[in-house]
Amino acid sequence: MNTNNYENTCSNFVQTTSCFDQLTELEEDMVDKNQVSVVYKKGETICKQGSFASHIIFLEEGLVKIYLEGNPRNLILTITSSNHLVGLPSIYEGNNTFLYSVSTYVDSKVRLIDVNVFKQLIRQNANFASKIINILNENTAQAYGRFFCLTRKQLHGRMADILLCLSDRIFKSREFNLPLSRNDLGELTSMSTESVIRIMKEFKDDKLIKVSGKSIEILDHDKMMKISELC
Amino acid sequence: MNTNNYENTCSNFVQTTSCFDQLTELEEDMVDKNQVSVVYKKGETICKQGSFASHIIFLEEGLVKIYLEGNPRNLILTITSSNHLVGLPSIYEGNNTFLYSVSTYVDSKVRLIDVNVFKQLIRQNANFASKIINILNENTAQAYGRFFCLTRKQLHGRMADILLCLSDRIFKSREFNLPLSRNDLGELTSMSTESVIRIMKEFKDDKLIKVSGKSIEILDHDKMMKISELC
DNA sequence: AATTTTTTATGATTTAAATCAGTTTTTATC
DNA sequence: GATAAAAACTGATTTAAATCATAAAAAATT
Repeated sequence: MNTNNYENTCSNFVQTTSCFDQLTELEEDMVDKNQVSVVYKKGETICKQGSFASHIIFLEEGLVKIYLEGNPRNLILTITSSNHLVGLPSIYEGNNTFLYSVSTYVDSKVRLIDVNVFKQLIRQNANFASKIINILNENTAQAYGRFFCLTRKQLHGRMADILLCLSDRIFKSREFNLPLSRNDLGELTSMSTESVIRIMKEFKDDKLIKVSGKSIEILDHDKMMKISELC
Repeated sequence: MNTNNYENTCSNFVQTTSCFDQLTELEEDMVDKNQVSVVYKKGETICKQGSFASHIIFLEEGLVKIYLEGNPRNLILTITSSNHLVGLPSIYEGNNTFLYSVSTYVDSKVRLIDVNVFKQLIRQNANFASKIINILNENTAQAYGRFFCLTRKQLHGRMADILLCLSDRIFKSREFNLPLSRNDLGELTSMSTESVIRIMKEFKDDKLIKVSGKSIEILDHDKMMKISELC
C-alpha cells in the first residue's frame, strides 16, 4: 500500500537559467563584466570543498558530480548537467568557502560569476532573489530525496533509482551512453564496485536493462520504478 | 591524518529571528495580522508531509523533529529548538505542499505565518529575502553534514555525533534532561533501539558519559569528538 | 496497591553487503 | 602489434548491524 515515493533523486530536473531573466540590462551587464568562461577536461576539479568561494559556477555544458569529501569515501550529493547553477550555498554570509567539491565526468564548460556580484544582485533585485530561493528550495528537495534513497533503500533500490535518474533527468532518453565506470556508479549509489557489477548483471538477466559496452537501455521502466520504490 | 570534519549535524546552531529585523513597520504589521499562535502537546504533529503548506512555522518554544515519512522507517532531517523557522522550503513556487512532517518531542508553542505574506515580503524586500537565503543555506549545510553522518559513519560515530549535538546545540550544556526515549534516539541516529542501548552502555562503561534516568552528562567531550570524527 | 503497558536491557541468530582474492576482458601506452 | 594498466567480473569469506527472543525495570493505568 504505502510505498516510499522518493525516486529520481540523483539530480535536479528543472533548468535554472530563468533567474537571469529577472535582471535589468544594467544588471546583466554587471554579470557579463564579472564573469569568465573556463573549460575543464574530464576528471578535473572545478572547485574544492573548504577553499575560498570567490565565484558562483554556471555549468554551460558538461556533466559534473557535486560531493562531500570523506575519508575513506566521498559522498556524492548530486550530479548536474548543462544549464545549472552550482555553488549557490557559497552566497551564505559568514561562510565564504565551498560547502562541497565539484569535478567533471566529461569535458565541461563553465562560466564563473563573481560571488559579490551575485550577493549584490540578490540584495537589490527582489525578483532575482525570489528565483534564487526557488532554485535553492529545489536543490533542497532533491537532496532530501537522495538522502532518503541512500539511507533507507537497499542495494537494488538504490541502483534502480540511479539508473532511472540517469535516463529520465540527465540523458532524457531510454538509451544512453554512460560516461561512468562501475566504480563511479558505486560512488554514486554508495555501494562497492562489486555490488554494482552483481546488481547490474541481475537487472540484465531479468531483462530490466540492456547493457552493451558503455550503452545502457532501460527496458522495463515500470518494474524499475517498483524496485526503486520498495527496496 | 585526514579525519571527517562533520560533527554536530543534528541541528542548526544560529537562531533565525534576525530576518524579521529587516522588515519595515508596515511589513511587521502585515506579518502580525496574518499569523496565529498555536500550542501543541508532546507527540503531536504540527504539519504533515505532502499536505498543503498554507503557512510558515515559527517555533517560539519547544523541541520538534523534522522528518521524511518512510515505510517502514522515517528519516529525521533535523531536530529544532526555540526561535527557528520551519517549513521554508514550502515557499518554493510551483510546489505548495510540505516537503516533510514536523512533530513535537515536548509541549511546544508556534506561530503560523501565512505563506503568501512570506512570499510577498521576499518579493518586495530584498534584505529580507537575503536573510531568508542565509537561513536556507545554513539549513542546507546542516542537512549535508547530517547526510554525511548517517551514510558514512558507523554506529559509535553516529551516536557520539548526536549526543554532542544535543549537548552543544540543543541544550547548550554538558548535562541535560533528554526528553527522548532510546527508540527516539534510534530513529535519530538511524539505528535499532537495541544498538542505541548497547552503545550507550559502552559509552557509560568507558566513562564518556554519565547516565541516570533521563539525565545525560557528557564527561569526555574530546574523546566523544574523536569517536564522532573517526567512526 | 495491584495490574498492565511501556521502556530498557541482554544474549543468540540472521542478514545484507563489504571485503578479499583471484580471473578475464577491455583500454591505453610503448 | 606487444605489453602494461585499468576496468569488469566472479566466488568465498568476513563483518557490522539488524532482528529475534526473552527478561528486568520503570512508568502508567485501573
